[in-house]
Amino acid sequence: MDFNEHKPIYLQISDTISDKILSGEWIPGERIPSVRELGSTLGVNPNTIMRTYDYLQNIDIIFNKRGVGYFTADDARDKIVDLQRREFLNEELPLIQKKMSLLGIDPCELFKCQNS
Amino acid sequence: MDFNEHKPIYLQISDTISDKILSGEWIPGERIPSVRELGSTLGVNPNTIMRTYDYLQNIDIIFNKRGVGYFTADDARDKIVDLQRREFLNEELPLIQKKMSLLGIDPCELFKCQNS
Amino acid sequence: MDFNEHKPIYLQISDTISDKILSGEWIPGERIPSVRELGSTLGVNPNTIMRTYDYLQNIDIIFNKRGVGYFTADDARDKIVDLQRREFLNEELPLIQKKMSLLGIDPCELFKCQNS
Amino acid sequence: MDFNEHKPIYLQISDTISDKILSGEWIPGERIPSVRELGSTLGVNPNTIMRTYDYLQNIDIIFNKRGVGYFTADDARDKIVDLQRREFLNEELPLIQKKMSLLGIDPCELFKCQNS
DNA sequence: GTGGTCTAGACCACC
DNA sequence: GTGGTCTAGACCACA
Repeated sequence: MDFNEHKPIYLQISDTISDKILSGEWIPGERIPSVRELGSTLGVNPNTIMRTYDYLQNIDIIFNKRGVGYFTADDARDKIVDLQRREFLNEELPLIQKKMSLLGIDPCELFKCQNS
Repeated sequence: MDFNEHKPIYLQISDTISDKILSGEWIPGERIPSVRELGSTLGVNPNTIMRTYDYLQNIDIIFNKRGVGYFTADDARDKIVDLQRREFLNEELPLIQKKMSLLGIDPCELFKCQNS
Repeated sequence: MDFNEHKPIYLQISDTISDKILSGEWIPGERIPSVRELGSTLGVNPNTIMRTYDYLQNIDIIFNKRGVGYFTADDARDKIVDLQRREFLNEELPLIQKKMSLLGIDPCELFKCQNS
Repeated sequence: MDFNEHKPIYLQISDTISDKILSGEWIPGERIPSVRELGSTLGVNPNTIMRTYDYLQNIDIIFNKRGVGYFTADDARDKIVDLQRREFLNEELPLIQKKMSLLGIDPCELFKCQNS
Protein backbone atom coordinates (compact mmCIF):
# COMPACT_ATOMS: atom_id res chain seq x y z
CA MET A 1 0.00 0.00 0.00
CA ASP A 2 1.27 3.40 -1.01
CA PHE A 3 0.48 6.62 0.75
CA ASN A 4 1.39 9.19 -1.85
CA GLU A 5 -1.34 11.74 -1.52
CA HIS A 6 -1.83 14.64 0.82
CA LYS A 7 -4.72 12.88 2.52
CA PRO A 8 -3.90 11.57 6.00
CA ILE A 9 -2.93 7.92 6.09
CA TYR A 10 -5.63 7.01 8.56
CA LEU A 11 -8.29 8.27 6.15
CA GLN A 12 -6.72 6.54 3.19
CA ILE A 13 -6.88 3.31 5.15
CA SER A 14 -10.47 4.08 6.00
CA ASP A 15 -11.18 4.45 2.30
CA THR A 16 -9.63 1.14 1.40
CA ILE A 17 -11.63 -0.53 4.16
CA SER A 18 -14.82 0.97 2.76
CA ASP A 19 -13.79 -0.41 -0.62
CA LYS A 20 -13.19 -3.83 0.85
CA ILE A 21 -16.66 -3.82 2.34
CA LEU A 22 -18.25 -2.54 -0.85
CA SER A 23 -16.49 -5.16 -2.94
CA GLY A 24 -17.49 -7.93 -0.56
CA GLU A 25 -13.97 -8.77 0.51
CA TRP A 26 -14.92 -7.95 4.09
CA ILE A 27 -18.29 -9.37 5.06
CA PRO A 28 -20.71 -7.28 7.14
CA GLY A 29 -20.96 -8.59 10.69
CA GLU A 30 -17.59 -10.30 10.66
CA ARG A 31 -14.48 -9.59 12.66
CA ILE A 32 -11.79 -7.44 11.07
CA PRO A 33 -8.05 -7.51 11.81
CA SER A 34 -6.87 -6.23 15.19
CA VAL A 35 -5.16 -2.87 15.28
CA ARG A 36 -1.78 -4.50 15.76
CA GLU A 37 -2.35 -7.04 13.02
CA LEU A 38 -3.48 -4.57 10.39
CA GLY A 39 -0.78 -2.18 11.49
CA SER A 40 1.99 -4.65 10.84
CA THR A 41 0.36 -5.81 7.61
CA LEU A 42 0.30 -2.29 6.25
CA GLY A 43 3.60 -1.26 7.78
CA VAL A 44 1.91 1.39 9.85
CA ASN A 45 1.86 2.22 13.53
CA PRO A 46 -1.02 0.60 15.45
CA ASN A 47 -2.01 4.03 16.76
CA THR A 48 -2.73 5.08 13.21
CA ILE A 49 -4.98 2.06 12.69
CA MET A 50 -6.64 2.92 15.99
CA ARG A 51 -7.49 6.30 14.55
CA THR A 52 -8.94 4.71 11.45
CA TYR A 53 -11.08 2.37 13.52
CA ASP A 54 -12.13 5.24 15.76
CA TYR A 55 -13.26 7.19 12.74
CA LEU A 56 -15.14 4.27 11.21
CA GLN A 57 -16.80 3.53 14.54
CA ASN A 58 -17.97 7.13 14.81
CA ILE A 59 -19.80 6.84 11.50
CA ASP A 60 -21.21 3.43 12.47
CA ILE A 61 -19.40 1.42 9.82
CA ILE A 62 -17.71 -0.82 12.38
CA PHE A 63 -18.23 -1.53 16.05
CA ASN A 64 -16.25 -2.95 18.93
CA LYS A 65 -16.71 -5.94 21.18
CA ARG A 66 -14.72 -5.28 24.30
CA GLY A 67 -11.59 -7.36 24.56
CA VAL A 68 -12.51 -9.24 21.42
CA GLY A 69 -11.99 -6.95 18.48
CA TYR A 70 -13.69 -4.84 15.85
CA PHE A 71 -16.50 -6.03 13.61
CA THR A 72 -18.14 -4.63 10.51
CA ALA A 73 -21.69 -3.43 11.15
CA ASP A 74 -24.46 -5.57 9.69
CA ASP A 75 -25.61 -2.70 7.50
CA ALA A 76 -22.12 -1.42 6.78
CA ARG A 77 -22.51 -1.79 3.03
CA ASP A 78 -25.73 0.23 2.83
CA LYS A 79 -24.33 2.92 5.08
CA ILE A 80 -21.26 3.37 2.93
CA VAL A 81 -23.22 3.56 -0.30
CA ASP A 82 -25.60 6.00 1.31
CA LEU A 83 -22.87 8.23 2.70
CA GLN A 84 -20.96 8.35 -0.54
CA ARG A 85 -24.04 8.99 -2.65
CA ARG A 86 -25.13 11.82 -0.46
CA GLU A 87 -21.69 13.38 -0.43
CA PHE A 88 -21.39 13.10 -4.19
CA LEU A 89 -24.78 14.56 -4.99
CA ASN A 90 -24.67 17.36 -2.43
CA GLU A 91 -21.03 18.37 -2.39
CA GLU A 92 -19.23 17.33 -5.52
CA LEU A 93 -21.88 17.46 -8.19
CA PRO A 94 -22.72 21.18 -7.89
CA LEU A 95 -19.04 22.06 -8.19
CA ILE A 96 -18.66 19.80 -11.20
CA GLN A 97 -21.64 21.32 -12.93
CA LYS A 98 -20.47 24.83 -12.25
CA LYS A 99 -17.03 24.04 -13.56
CA MET A 100 -18.35 22.39 -16.69
CA SER A 101 -20.54 25.34 -17.50
CA LEU A 102 -17.68 27.79 -16.95
CA LEU A 103 -15.42 25.71 -19.16
CA GLY A 104 -18.07 25.26 -21.81
CA ILE A 105 -18.17 21.48 -21.53
CA ASP A 106 -21.46 19.81 -22.41
CA PRO A 107 -22.11 16.89 -20.07
CA CYS A 108 -24.43 15.16 -22.52
CA GLU A 109 -21.79 15.16 -25.19
CA LEU A 110 -19.09 14.26 -22.69
CA PHE A 111 -20.86 11.14 -21.51
CA LYS A 112 -21.92 10.28 -25.03
CA CYS A 113 -25.59 10.40 -24.24
CA GLN A 114 -27.67 10.61 -27.36
CA ASN A 115 -29.81 13.70 -27.61
CA SER A 116 -32.95 13.24 -29.62
CA MET B 1 -16.64 33.67 2.75
CA ASP B 2 -16.11 30.42 4.59
CA PHE B 3 -12.98 28.36 4.51
CA ASN B 4 -14.18 25.20 6.14
CA GLU B 5 -13.03 22.77 3.51
CA HIS B 6 -9.83 20.78 3.59
CA LYS B 7 -8.22 22.67 0.72
CA PRO B 8 -5.71 25.30 1.85
CA ILE B 9 -7.25 28.73 2.10
CA TYR B 10 -4.75 30.29 -0.29
CA LEU B 11 -5.80 27.81 -2.99
CA GLN B 12 -9.48 28.39 -2.29
CA ILE B 13 -8.90 32.10 -2.83
CA SER B 14 -6.97 31.33 -5.99
CA ASP B 15 -10.00 29.40 -7.23
CA THR B 16 -12.40 32.23 -6.59
CA ILE B 17 -10.06 34.61 -8.40
CA SER B 18 -9.98 32.27 -11.39
CA ASP B 19 -13.75 32.23 -11.28
CA LYS B 20 -13.87 36.02 -11.22
CA ILE B 21 -11.68 36.16 -14.32
CA LEU B 22 -13.64 33.45 -16.11
CA SER B 23 -16.93 35.12 -15.36
CA GLY B 24 -15.62 38.50 -16.52
CA GLU B 25 -15.82 40.18 -13.16
CA TRP B 26 -12.09 40.82 -13.28
CA ILE B 27 -10.87 42.04 -16.68
CA PRO B 28 -7.60 40.70 -18.18
CA GLY B 29 -4.83 43.31 -18.10
CA GLU B 30 -6.31 45.32 -15.27
CA ARG B 31 -5.02 45.92 -11.78
CA ILE B 32 -6.31 43.71 -8.99
CA PRO B 33 -6.62 44.54 -5.29
CA SER B 34 -3.47 44.86 -3.22
CA VAL B 35 -2.52 42.11 -0.83
CA ARG B 36 -3.59 44.16 2.16
CA GLU B 37 -6.84 45.27 0.55
CA LEU B 38 -8.00 41.83 -0.47
CA GLY B 39 -6.85 40.47 2.86
CA SER B 40 -9.04 42.80 4.84
CA THR B 41 -11.94 42.30 2.42
CA LEU B 42 -11.84 38.54 2.95
CA GLY B 43 -10.95 38.70 6.62
CA VAL B 44 -7.75 36.82 5.98
CA ASN B 45 -4.12 37.36 6.84
CA PRO B 46 -2.26 39.32 4.11
CA ASN B 47 0.40 36.61 4.13
CA THR B 48 -2.21 34.20 2.90
CA ILE B 49 -3.13 36.51 0.00
CA MET B 50 0.57 36.86 -0.74
CA ARG B 51 0.73 33.11 -1.14
CA THR B 52 -2.23 33.16 -3.48
CA TYR B 53 -0.69 35.86 -5.66
CA ASP B 54 2.62 34.01 -5.63
CA TYR B 55 0.90 30.92 -6.84
CA LEU B 56 -1.06 32.72 -9.56
CA GLN B 57 2.08 34.49 -10.69
CA ASN B 58 3.90 31.17 -11.02
CA ILE B 59 1.30 29.86 -13.44
CA ASP B 60 1.27 33.19 -15.33
CA ILE B 61 -2.28 34.17 -14.52
CA ILE B 62 -1.23 37.43 -12.91
CA PHE B 63 1.98 39.47 -12.89
CA ASN B 64 3.55 42.11 -10.71
CA LYS B 65 4.77 45.65 -11.44
CA ARG B 66 7.17 46.59 -8.69
CA GLY B 67 5.82 49.32 -6.52
CA VAL B 68 2.58 49.46 -8.46
CA GLY B 69 0.64 46.29 -7.82
CA TYR B 70 -0.60 43.07 -9.34
CA PHE B 71 -2.32 42.79 -12.72
CA THR B 72 -4.16 40.05 -14.52
CA ALA B 73 -2.31 38.75 -17.57
CA ASP B 74 -3.74 39.70 -20.96
CA ASP B 75 -4.35 36.08 -21.83
CA ALA B 76 -5.40 35.12 -18.31
CA ARG B 77 -8.79 33.91 -19.39
CA ASP B 78 -7.49 31.55 -22.07
CA LYS B 79 -4.82 30.17 -19.78
CA ILE B 80 -7.30 29.40 -17.06
CA VAL B 81 -9.71 27.71 -19.40
CA ASP B 82 -6.88 25.72 -20.88
CA LEU B 83 -5.45 24.67 -17.53
CA GLN B 84 -8.76 23.73 -16.01
CA ARG B 85 -10.00 21.87 -19.08
CA ARG B 86 -6.89 19.75 -19.19
CA GLU B 87 -6.98 19.06 -15.45
CA PHE B 88 -10.67 18.30 -15.50
CA LEU B 89 -10.55 15.90 -18.42
CA ASN B 90 -7.39 14.10 -17.39
CA GLU B 91 -7.59 14.03 -13.62
CA GLU B 92 -11.09 14.52 -12.35
CA LEU B 93 -13.28 13.00 -14.99
CA PRO B 94 -11.97 9.43 -14.69
CA LEU B 95 -12.48 9.51 -10.94
CA ILE B 96 -15.97 10.90 -11.34
CA GLN B 97 -16.94 8.23 -13.82
CA LYS B 98 -15.57 5.45 -11.65
CA LYS B 99 -17.42 6.77 -8.63
CA MET B 100 -20.69 7.17 -10.48
CA SER B 101 -20.56 3.63 -11.75
CA LEU B 102 -19.74 2.32 -8.26
CA LEU B 103 -22.65 4.21 -6.78
CA GLY B 104 -24.98 3.22 -9.58
CA ILE B 105 -25.58 6.75 -10.81
CA ASP B 106 -26.34 7.14 -14.50
CA PRO B 107 -24.73 10.32 -15.88
CA CYS B 108 -27.22 10.60 -18.75
CA GLU B 109 -30.13 10.50 -16.37
CA LEU B 110 -28.34 12.77 -13.91
CA PHE B 111 -27.81 15.52 -16.45
CA LYS B 112 -31.25 14.99 -17.94
CA CYS B 113 -29.94 14.14 -21.36
CA GLN B 114 -32.56 12.48 -23.46
CA ASN B 115 -31.76 8.96 -24.56
CA SER B 116 -33.44 7.97 -27.79
CA MET C 1 -27.88 -8.43 26.67
CA ASP C 2 -25.78 -5.54 25.45
CA PHE C 3 -22.56 -4.39 27.00
CA ASN C 4 -22.10 -1.10 25.23
CA GLU C 5 -21.56 1.03 28.27
CA HIS C 6 -18.23 2.08 29.65
CA LYS C 7 -18.50 -0.02 32.79
CA PRO C 8 -16.54 -3.30 32.65
CA ILE C 9 -18.68 -6.19 31.53
CA TYR C 10 -17.93 -8.26 34.63
CA LEU C 11 -19.33 -5.48 36.82
CA GLN C 12 -22.38 -5.06 34.64
CA ILE C 13 -23.07 -8.76 35.08
CA SER C 14 -22.51 -8.39 38.78
CA ASP C 15 -25.13 -5.64 38.80
CA THR C 16 -27.73 -7.75 37.03
CA ILE C 17 -27.07 -10.59 39.46
CA SER C 18 -27.61 -8.24 42.38
CA ASP C 19 -30.84 -7.15 40.74
CA LYS C 20 -31.94 -10.75 40.35
CA ILE C 21 -31.36 -11.35 44.03
CA LEU C 22 -33.08 -8.13 45.07
CA SER C 23 -36.08 -8.87 42.91
CA GLY C 24 -36.32 -12.41 44.25
CA GLU C 25 -35.54 -14.13 40.99
CA TRP C 26 -32.53 -15.76 42.58
CA ILE C 27 -33.22 -17.12 46.05
CA PRO C 28 -30.65 -16.66 48.87
CA GLY C 29 -28.92 -19.93 49.77
CA GLU C 30 -29.55 -21.59 46.43
CA ARG C 31 -27.14 -22.69 43.75
CA ILE C 32 -26.50 -20.33 40.86
CA PRO C 33 -25.45 -21.22 37.30
CA SER C 34 -21.94 -22.48 36.69
CA VAL C 35 -19.38 -20.21 35.14
CA ARG C 36 -19.61 -22.02 31.83
CA GLU C 37 -23.38 -22.13 31.86
CA LEU C 38 -23.91 -18.45 32.54
CA GLY C 39 -21.15 -17.61 30.11
CA SER C 40 -22.84 -19.33 27.23
CA THR C 41 -26.23 -17.95 28.26
CA LEU C 42 -24.93 -14.41 28.10
CA GLY C 43 -22.64 -14.97 25.14
CA VAL C 44 -19.64 -14.01 27.21
CA ASN C 45 -16.28 -15.56 27.89
CA PRO C 46 -16.34 -17.83 30.99
CA ASN C 47 -13.29 -15.96 32.29
CA THR C 48 -15.43 -12.87 32.50
CA ILE C 49 -18.06 -14.68 34.56
CA MET C 50 -15.27 -16.01 36.73
CA ARG C 51 -14.27 -12.44 37.47
CA THR C 52 -17.84 -11.57 38.33
CA TYR C 53 -18.14 -14.49 40.75
CA ASP C 54 -14.76 -13.64 42.22
CA TYR C 55 -15.93 -10.12 42.85
CA LEU C 56 -19.24 -11.19 44.36
CA GLN C 57 -17.48 -13.69 46.55
CA ASN C 58 -15.14 -11.00 47.84
CA ILE C 59 -18.05 -8.94 49.07
CA ASP C 60 -19.75 -12.03 50.53
CA ILE C 61 -22.76 -12.03 48.26
CA ILE C 62 -22.04 -15.53 47.00
CA PHE C 63 -19.80 -18.36 48.14
CA ASN C 64 -18.23 -21.43 46.62
CA LYS C 65 -18.43 -25.13 47.49
CA ARG C 66 -15.43 -26.79 45.91
CA GLY C 67 -16.45 -29.16 43.18
CA VAL C 68 -20.09 -28.31 43.61
CA GLY C 69 -20.69 -24.76 42.49
CA TYR C 70 -21.54 -21.26 43.59
CA PHE C 71 -24.36 -20.38 45.96
CA THR C 72 -25.97 -17.16 47.05
CA ALA C 73 -25.27 -16.28 50.67
CA ASP C 74 -28.16 -16.63 53.07
CA ASP C 75 -28.09 -12.94 53.90
CA ALA C 76 -27.27 -11.89 50.34
CA ARG C 77 -30.32 -9.72 50.00
CA ASP C 78 -29.69 -7.69 53.13
CA LYS C 79 -26.04 -7.22 52.25
CA ILE C 80 -26.86 -5.93 48.81
CA VAL C 81 -29.46 -3.51 50.07
CA ASP C 82 -27.07 -2.31 52.72
CA LEU C 83 -24.15 -1.85 50.33
CA GLN C 84 -26.15 -0.12 47.67
CA ARG C 85 -27.99 2.16 50.06
CA ARG C 86 -24.78 3.36 51.56
CA GLU C 87 -23.12 3.86 48.17
CA PHE C 88 -26.14 5.60 46.76
CA LEU C 89 -26.61 8.02 49.61
CA ASN C 90 -22.94 8.84 50.09
CA GLU C 91 -21.53 8.77 46.57
CA GLU C 92 -24.21 9.18 43.96
CA LEU C 93 -26.80 11.37 45.57
CA PRO C 94 -24.60 14.44 46.07
CA LEU C 95 -23.51 14.32 42.43
CA ILE C 96 -27.08 13.93 41.28
CA GLN C 97 -28.24 16.88 43.33
CA LYS C 98 -25.41 19.07 42.09
CA LYS C 99 -26.15 18.15 38.49
CA MET C 100 -29.87 18.75 38.81
CA SER C 101 -29.33 22.17 40.27
CA LEU C 102 -26.85 23.06 37.50
CA LEU C 103 -29.28 21.93 34.85
CA GLY C 104 -32.21 23.65 36.50
CA ILE C 105 -34.17 20.48 37.16
CA ASP C 106 -36.44 20.49 40.18
CA PRO C 107 -36.45 17.06 41.90
CA CYS C 108 -39.86 17.61 43.46
CA GLU C 109 -41.40 18.35 40.11
CA LEU C 110 -39.43 15.57 38.46
CA PHE C 111 -40.73 12.91 40.79
CA LYS C 112 -44.20 14.41 40.78
CA CYS C 113 -44.21 15.06 44.48
CA GLN C 114 -46.93 17.48 45.45
CA ASN C 115 -45.77 20.69 47.02
CA SER C 116 -48.27 22.23 49.28
CA MET D 1 -5.73 19.76 38.24
CA ASP D 2 -5.91 16.20 39.45
CA PHE D 3 -6.73 13.20 37.33
CA ASN D 4 -7.69 10.65 39.92
CA GLU D 5 -10.57 8.87 38.35
CA HIS D 6 -10.80 6.07 35.86
CA LYS D 7 -12.15 8.41 33.23
CA PRO D 8 -9.67 9.26 30.47
CA ILE D 9 -7.83 12.51 31.03
CA TYR D 10 -8.92 13.98 27.72
CA LEU D 11 -12.57 13.59 28.72
CA GLN D 12 -11.96 15.01 32.17
CA ILE D 13 -10.45 18.06 30.51
CA SER D 14 -13.42 18.20 28.21
CA ASP D 15 -15.68 18.25 31.26
CA THR D 16 -13.81 21.07 32.92
CA ILE D 17 -14.00 23.04 29.67
CA SER D 18 -17.74 22.52 29.55
CA ASP D 19 -17.88 23.75 33.11
CA LYS D 20 -15.84 26.82 32.22
CA ILE D 21 -18.27 27.64 29.44
CA LEU D 22 -21.31 26.99 31.61
CA SER D 23 -19.95 29.18 34.38
CA GLY D 24 -19.13 31.98 31.96
CA GLU D 25 -15.38 31.83 32.50
CA TRP D 26 -14.95 31.07 28.81
CA ILE D 27 -17.12 33.26 26.61
CA PRO D 28 -18.92 31.77 23.58
CA GLY D 29 -17.32 32.89 20.32
CA GLU D 30 -13.95 33.67 21.83
CA ARG D 31 -10.59 32.05 21.28
CA ILE D 32 -9.48 29.37 23.70
CA PRO D 33 -5.89 28.43 24.58
CA SER D 34 -3.79 26.68 21.94
CA VAL D 35 -3.14 22.99 22.38
CA ARG D 36 0.43 23.65 23.43
CA GLU D 37 -0.55 26.40 25.82
CA LEU D 38 -3.27 24.47 27.61
CA GLY D 39 -1.07 21.40 27.58
CA SER D 40 1.71 23.10 29.47
CA THR D 41 -0.76 24.82 31.80
CA LEU D 42 -2.28 21.51 32.80
CA GLY D 43 0.97 19.58 32.72
CA VAL D 44 -0.35 17.33 30.01
CA ASN D 45 0.92 16.34 26.59
CA PRO D 46 -0.37 18.54 23.74
CA ASN D 47 -1.59 15.41 21.96
CA THR D 48 -3.97 14.80 24.81
CA ILE D 49 -5.35 18.32 24.52
CA MET D 50 -5.65 17.75 20.79
CA ARG D 51 -7.87 14.79 21.55
CA THR D 52 -10.01 16.88 23.85
CA TYR D 53 -10.41 19.59 21.22
CA ASP D 54 -11.14 16.96 18.58
CA TYR D 55 -13.88 15.57 20.75
CA LEU D 56 -15.38 18.96 21.52
CA GLN D 57 -15.26 19.91 17.87
CA ASN D 58 -17.11 16.74 16.92
CA ILE D 59 -19.99 17.68 19.19
CA ASP D 60 -19.94 21.28 17.92
CA ILE D 61 -18.93 22.90 21.19
CA ILE D 62 -15.82 24.46 19.70
CA PHE D 63 -14.56 25.06 16.18
CA ASN D 64 -11.28 25.74 14.47
CA LYS D 65 -9.97 28.61 12.38
CA ARG D 66 -7.11 27.29 10.35
CA GLY D 67 -3.74 28.48 11.51
CA VAL D 68 -5.36 30.70 14.09
CA GLY D 69 -6.71 28.53 16.86
CA TYR D 70 -9.81 27.09 18.43
CA PHE D 71 -12.89 29.09 19.37
CA THR D 72 -15.97 28.33 21.43
CA ALA D 73 -19.11 28.09 19.33
CA ASP D 74 -21.58 30.94 19.63
CA ASP D 75 -24.25 28.61 20.98
CA ALA D 76 -21.83 26.52 23.01
CA ARG D 77 -23.61 27.17 26.27
CA ASP D 78 -27.02 26.09 25.02
CA LYS D 79 -25.57 23.00 23.38
CA ILE D 80 -23.90 21.89 26.58
CA VAL D 81 -26.99 22.39 28.72
CA ASP D 82 -29.05 20.59 26.13
CA LEU D 83 -26.67 17.64 25.85
CA GLN D 84 -26.38 17.20 29.58
CA ARG D 85 -30.11 17.52 30.20
CA ARG D 86 -30.89 14.95 27.56
CA GLU D 87 -28.29 12.55 28.87
CA PHE D 88 -29.48 12.93 32.42
CA LEU D 89 -33.16 12.47 31.67
CA ASN D 90 -32.76 9.63 29.21
CA GLU D 91 -29.82 7.68 30.58
CA GLU D 92 -29.28 8.36 34.23
CA LEU D 93 -32.71 9.09 35.58
CA PRO D 94 -34.30 5.72 34.72
CA LEU D 95 -31.45 3.89 36.43
CA ILE D 96 -31.75 6.10 39.47
CA GLN D 97 -35.47 5.53 39.73
CA LYS D 98 -35.10 1.80 39.34
CA LYS D 99 -32.43 1.70 42.00
CA MET D 100 -34.43 3.80 44.43
CA SER D 101 -37.46 1.60 44.05
CA LEU D 102 -35.38 -1.56 44.56
CA LEU D 103 -33.77 -0.07 47.65
CA GLY D 104 -37.04 1.23 48.99
CA ILE D 105 -36.03 4.87 48.97
CA ASP D 106 -38.78 7.41 48.53
CA PRO D 107 -37.64 10.28 46.32
CA CYS D 108 -40.20 12.68 47.72
CA GLU D 109 -38.97 12.09 51.23
CA LEU D 110 -35.37 12.10 50.11
CA PHE D 111 -35.59 15.53 48.53
CA LYS D 112 -37.73 16.83 51.37
CA CYS D 113 -40.64 17.64 49.15
CA GLN D 114 -43.80 18.14 51.14
CA ASN D 115 -46.55 15.73 50.31
CA SER D 116 -49.96 17.14 50.90
C1' DG E 1 2.78 31.07 15.58
C1' DT E 2 -1.17 27.54 14.75
C1' DG E 3 -3.16 22.71 14.23
C1' DG E 4 -2.49 17.91 12.37
C1' DT E 5 -0.39 13.58 11.63
C1' DC E 6 2.64 9.95 12.63
C1' DT E 7 5.92 7.00 15.18
C1' DA E 8 7.76 4.52 19.02
C1' DG E 9 7.14 2.86 23.12
C1' DA E 10 4.95 2.37 27.46
C1' DC E 11 1.24 1.02 30.62
C1' DC E 12 -3.38 -0.31 31.77
C1' DA E 13 -7.85 -2.68 32.14
C1' DC E 14 -10.45 -6.07 30.26
C1' DC E 15 -11.74 -10.62 27.93
C1' DG F 1 -4.87 -11.86 23.37
C1' DT F 2 -7.82 -7.33 22.71
C1' DG F 3 -8.54 -2.15 22.66
C1' DG F 4 -7.50 2.42 24.93
C1' DT F 5 -4.84 6.09 26.72
C1' DC F 6 -0.82 8.73 27.29
C1' DT F 7 3.85 10.58 26.53
C1' DA F 8 7.71 12.26 23.99
C1' DG F 9 9.35 13.77 20.10
C1' DA F 10 9.40 14.57 15.29
C1' DC F 11 7.85 16.64 10.93
C1' DC F 12 4.66 19.07 8.01
C1' DA F 13 1.51 22.50 5.94
C1' DC F 14 -0.73 26.52 6.74
C1' DA F 15 -1.62 31.55 8.43
